[in-house]
Amino acid sequence: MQKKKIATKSSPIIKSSSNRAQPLLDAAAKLFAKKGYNETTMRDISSEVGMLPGSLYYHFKSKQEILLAVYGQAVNDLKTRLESTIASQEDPWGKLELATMTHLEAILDHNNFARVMIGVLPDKAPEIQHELTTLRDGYETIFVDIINSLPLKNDVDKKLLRLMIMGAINSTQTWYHMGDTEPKEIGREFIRYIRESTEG
Amino acid sequence: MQKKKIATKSSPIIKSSSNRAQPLLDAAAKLFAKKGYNETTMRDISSEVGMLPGSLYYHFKSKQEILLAVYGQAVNDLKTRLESTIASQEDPWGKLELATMTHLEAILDHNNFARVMIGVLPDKAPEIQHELTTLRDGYETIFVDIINSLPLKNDVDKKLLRLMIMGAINSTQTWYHMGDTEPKEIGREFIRYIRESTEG
DNA sequence: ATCGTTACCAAACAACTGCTTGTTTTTATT
DNA sequence: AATAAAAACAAGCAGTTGTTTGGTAACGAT
Repeated sequence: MQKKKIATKSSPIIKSSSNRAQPLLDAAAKLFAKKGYNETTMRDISSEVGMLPGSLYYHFKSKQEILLAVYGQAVNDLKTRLESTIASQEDPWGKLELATMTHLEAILDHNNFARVMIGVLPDKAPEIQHELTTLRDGYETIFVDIINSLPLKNDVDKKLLRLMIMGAINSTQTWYHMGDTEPKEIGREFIRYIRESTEG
Repeated sequence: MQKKKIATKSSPIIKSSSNRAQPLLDAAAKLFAKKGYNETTMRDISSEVGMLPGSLYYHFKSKQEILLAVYGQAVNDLKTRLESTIASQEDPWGKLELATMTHLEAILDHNNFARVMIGVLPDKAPEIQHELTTLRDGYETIFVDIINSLPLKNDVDKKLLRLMIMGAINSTQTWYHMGDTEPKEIGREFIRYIRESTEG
């Protein structure tokens, strides 16, 4: 017989996770986004949340699991926000523009989780590379779908076009500084520089 | 064939450097390109060239200096090759296409030095960040000049267009696998996806 | 009151990092 | 053959890394 659990109070559906697990992830995301994954130490993270290094291991069983959690949360948040944003648009090009602008706002305006998902490449944590890539792909699906629905000249390679756009978008993180052109504006321009050449 | 040996031990232009300094840089470039700068240890490099770790310090006084040397060599090689390639072209758009194709060939076909200059961002070595950025900028000048000479619609932001193109180009390193579309072809397409929209 | 779980601290560990030091071998020039 | 410089070795140092272990205070439920 299995032990029957009478749920009195807590809901153990998701692990344990106290109220301090989230601040911990926030701190990790902030540091990963600023310095990179390998350049951030467990001591960095612990001191950011006001804990001792060893205490982190009560909440997560390894540094890799922290990165995985950050990635997961980034995908969830961004995907949801993006889908609800483009839902209002009918026109595929409009959708692409909206998606690009929203994505750029996320990675350029202090959304540390999004910045980590985009900026920390899966191969920086080889042992969980596959999981990270899967999460990333789950997000990129949005752009795949949008671009596949685009009316294009038939000599335009949709996959190559998508990789070009994503590459341009994601590399903004390396040069953008607060005070530059607004993220929204950058997104609008990027799409404009491509549309007339490829639309069919 | 015959080795040209001049009695006078000349070549004080660059430091000392024996014949093993270059293989050492080759090994470093290979490892930096494959695993990243911080993820590559002095022991990795030394074992790749068949030396003991300490012996590296006869040729370079620090790990950072190795990275600096790789960067420098990458800029020299690539800039020279690129300039002589585009010299034959008169048309600015033709120049841009040629430059893009040549650049892509370099970073996608085993040119480890080019891959390091593009893939290892200056902030990964904070203490020499400024020197690395300067070297990078010296290379990007080529693209700045080409794009400035492009006949564009007057509502096209040249700087933004350049950053878009460079971003798209340089991020190919994260998804390209040997056996995909030829680097040249990728470059040709990228420019094609932009030209009609921006040309004026 | 007792118990078990939660959430942390305190201290350390083994492995790894870039780098230094003193010594030996190799090479080239006389 | 002698000599000095160039090039590499052998060993280790001090600091950092992710992680482990054992303990303990707090607190709600029994």
